[in-house]
This record gives sequence, structure tokens and C-alpha cells, in this order.
Amino acid sequence: MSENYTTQLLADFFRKGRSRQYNDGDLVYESSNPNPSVFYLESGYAKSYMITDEGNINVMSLYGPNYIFPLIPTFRSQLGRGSGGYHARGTIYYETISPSVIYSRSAKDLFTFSDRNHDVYKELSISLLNNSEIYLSRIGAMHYKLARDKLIYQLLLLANLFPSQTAQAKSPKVVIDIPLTHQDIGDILGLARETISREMEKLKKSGLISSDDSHHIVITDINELSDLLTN
Amino acid sequence: MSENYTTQLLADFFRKGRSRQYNDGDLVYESSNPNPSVFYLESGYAKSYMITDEGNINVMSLYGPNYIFPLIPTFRSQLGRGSGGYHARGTIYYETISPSVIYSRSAKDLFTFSDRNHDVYKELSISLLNNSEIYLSRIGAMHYKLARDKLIYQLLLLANLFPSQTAQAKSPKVVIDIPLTHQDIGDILGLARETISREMEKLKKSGLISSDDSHHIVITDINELSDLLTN
DNA sequence: CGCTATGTTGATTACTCTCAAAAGACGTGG
DNA sequence: CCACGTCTTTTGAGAGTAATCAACATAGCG
Repeated sequence: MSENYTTQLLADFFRKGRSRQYNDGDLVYESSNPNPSVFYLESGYAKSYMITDEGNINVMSLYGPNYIFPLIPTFRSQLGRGSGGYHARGTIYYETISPSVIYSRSAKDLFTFSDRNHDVYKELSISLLNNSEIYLSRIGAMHYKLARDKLIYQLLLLANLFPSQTAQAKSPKVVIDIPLTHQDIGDILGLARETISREMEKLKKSGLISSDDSHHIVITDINELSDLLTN
Repeated sequence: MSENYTTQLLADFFRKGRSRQYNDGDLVYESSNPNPSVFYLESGYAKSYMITDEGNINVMSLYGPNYIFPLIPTFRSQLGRGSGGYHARGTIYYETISPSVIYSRSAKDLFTFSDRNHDVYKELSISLLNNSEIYLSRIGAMHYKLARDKLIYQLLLLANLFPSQTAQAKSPKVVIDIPLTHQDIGDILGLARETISREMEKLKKSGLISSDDSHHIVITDINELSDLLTN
């Protein structure tokens, strides 16, 4: 875990583009924008979400340092029409959830760049592959019946994707670096905010998780937490 | 919808490989196999699934004609280590759900082939992209609270992905070609078999769906069904 | 120093799961 | 052609869990 994407060419490409500093909660992009752009998250965290017809928020993906977004619409516009699997209605919003530095380029520039260098294409595929794996992971949460298990599964996933850099290797203690509210976690798992609050409280009382001074979720022993799922 | 993947080179590559006829319910491959292979579904339908620690079945993906599987492990082995997002424990099984004709090649042959021809690489990316969109679609089901809405959402997805070829264009009536049992649908959505049975019965009584003579789900009016979700 | 976002807690409601039993569909072999 | 076993679907009743509604506490921010 915490391996970097091997996407150096892409990073260099984006760093030649426009950079902007964002605050927590800023809107970076929305899919209804007529000028398709691509973004590179230099530092910080972001989320993408849709608003459902009932007014609920459906968090689709999370992004951390070195992530590129949006990937699927960008690929789709370059590679042509697809299988029709993507049943999206409405706008997708991309929003920071911490102070962030983000580079942006036009989608067109990215295509021109990757046409000139096939290795860029490979790096884009790696990003897409990572994206796919994250989606597939999230589907796993669906198959747990109890809110408790869905939450534990999600915490393990977050510990895998966004561990704090300060953690020592092989330590069973993991600090989750991405700052998520109970509302966010509920919007990821399709559970109510109050349910997240209650289940987190139970996990805290069991000593499985805690909070550090800056509101990060701390997993006391990742193996112990993982064992809860397998039993 | 029902557009073909633009993956002609891959189709030709696989058709030079070994072909086999499978019956309904045959195991095609399992991820614990030490000789990584790749499969091309010439005709028929298949599913991939894991068995959870509680003994539940977690259906991960569905495959129809012209689909290639497994994609993520294949890409991963070619592109290198990833982001750690894929939280898979245990074996993934690939199993037919109808009589099928499937071509197979070794993963190694596929890599050699795609190294010689960069357009193959592009076709693989298209397949991976389609895969991603299907996963993303499935995450959408998670955010509906009621079993009824999850089921309707899934039916709309299936109608989009696997419509019967005999349907006329622009007709609101859609026949879902992939043969799924109530158990399968439950395993996709994380719902109990009995729940699927009950909710399907209600939809039938409302006249929204029916069955044809060969056990295919028939959506009477796809717009009407879709409207049920948006209200 | 208020305002808004976030987190906590309790009571009630409503839904799905589970368990159970049985009927229907289908293919196989006698 | 019928008997049989297996798989699938149907239906009912009871138990348990999460959603909702509501009220309040707390924190962060301008």
C-alpha cells in the first residue's frame, strides 16, 4: 500500500498546466461543463458525487494525491461509445474535502499529448485500472447485511487507499488520512448519518478505532478489525 | 445500446485460440489457477462471483457475447502493482449461466500479441472502460433504500446491457436476454432470494414486467419503469 | 459571537431477513 | 412415459435492524 502510481509522464504533463489552490468544500468541476477538462490532484483530497432524485447524495469516488479525474468520461470521449452500462442521470460534481492543490488541463490537450507518446496511454490505463479496482471494492460493501460490517469494510478500504504517511510499515495501527464526515461515509455506503455515528461509537467503545487530535480515524489494529469481518 | 465493442482485433486473436462448448452452470476458470488465462465469450452468458466468509455468494460481474474476462487481474499482471484498492480475499469463480462457446488463450500470448500491435492495447482499454462503467453503475444500486428500487434499477441496467436482439428499436418493450435466477439477482444486489421473488411478483401484478415463454424477464415499458425510480 | 455543519442520542416505524414448508419446472434414468 | 431428484419459485409468520423524526450538543468559521 501507499505505492505511488507509476504515472510520472502524466504528472509532468499536468504540472505544465494551470494550478489552483482550493479550500475544503470547493467545487472543482461538474460534468455538465461544456469544456471538458481533466484534473490532477497534487495534494489534498476530493470526492465525486451525484444528487439522486430523492435529494440524497450518492458519493461515487474518492480522490487523493496523484489521482486524476474525471477518468471515465475522459476515456469515453477518446475511445468512443460504450456498452451502455453507465446508467448515470444528472450531473456529477467534483468537490474538495480538504485544502488542495489541483492542476487542470483541457481534455483535448491530454489527447494530443497521449497521441504523441504511447507510454502516456499506458499510464492512463493504469489510472483507469486503479479506478476499476476501487469501484469493484466498493461493490463488496453491498453484500454485507449489517451496517456494522459495511462500515468496517469501508474503513479497511480507506486504510488501504489513504493511509497516513507517518505510519510505520508493518504496524497494525493505521491512521486514515482522508478527512471524511459521518455524512460522507453514509453517502458512500448508502446508510444514514446517524447509523454511522452509532456504529462508530460502538467500534470506539470496543477499542477498535479512535480519533487523533486532528479528527483522523485511527484503526488500533487493522488485523483485529479485519478479523471481525471474517468471523 | 446493443452496440458492439469495437474490439475486432481481440476477437480475431481469440478465435485463433482454443474453443470450447460449455453447458449452463459450468466452471470456466477460477482465479487461484496458476496458469493465468484469458477468455472470450463468443456466445452465451457467464458470471463471476466470490464466496464470502459467511458462505454468501457475491456476484461481481456479468458477461455476455463479445466480453473478455478476467480483465482486472490480466491488466494488473501486465501493468504492475496497483493502488491497493482491490480488497479481494479468496477465489473468484467464473461460471457460465447458459450454454456458451468460449475461446481461451494464455495471458502470456495476449501480452505478446498486444506488444506487437498497439491498437490491441487500445481495444483492451475499451474493454476495461466498459467494465468500469458497469461497476460504477452497480454502485448506484447501493444508494436506493428499498429493495423494490434496487431491483428496478438493476432491471433497467440489465435491459441496457443485455437486451434481446429481437427487440425493435425505440420500442418501450425490452426483453432481457441474460438468464438470471432470483438467487442470482439477489446475489448481485445483496438481497435475499425471497425478497427478489416478492418484489418481482409485485412488479408483475402492476403490469410493469412479465415473463416470456423461455423465462426471460420482459419489461413492458422501460420508460414507465424508469419513471418509478425518479419519483 | 452567532451561524452553519457535524455529531449524539432516544423513540417509533417500517422494512428485509430468516426460517419453514410446499409447489412448480426441468432433466435424467428406469 | 412416468418416477424421481434437483433446482427454482412462491408464500407465510416472526424477529431484528436501520431509517426516520426529533431534540440537543459541539465544533468550526467568518
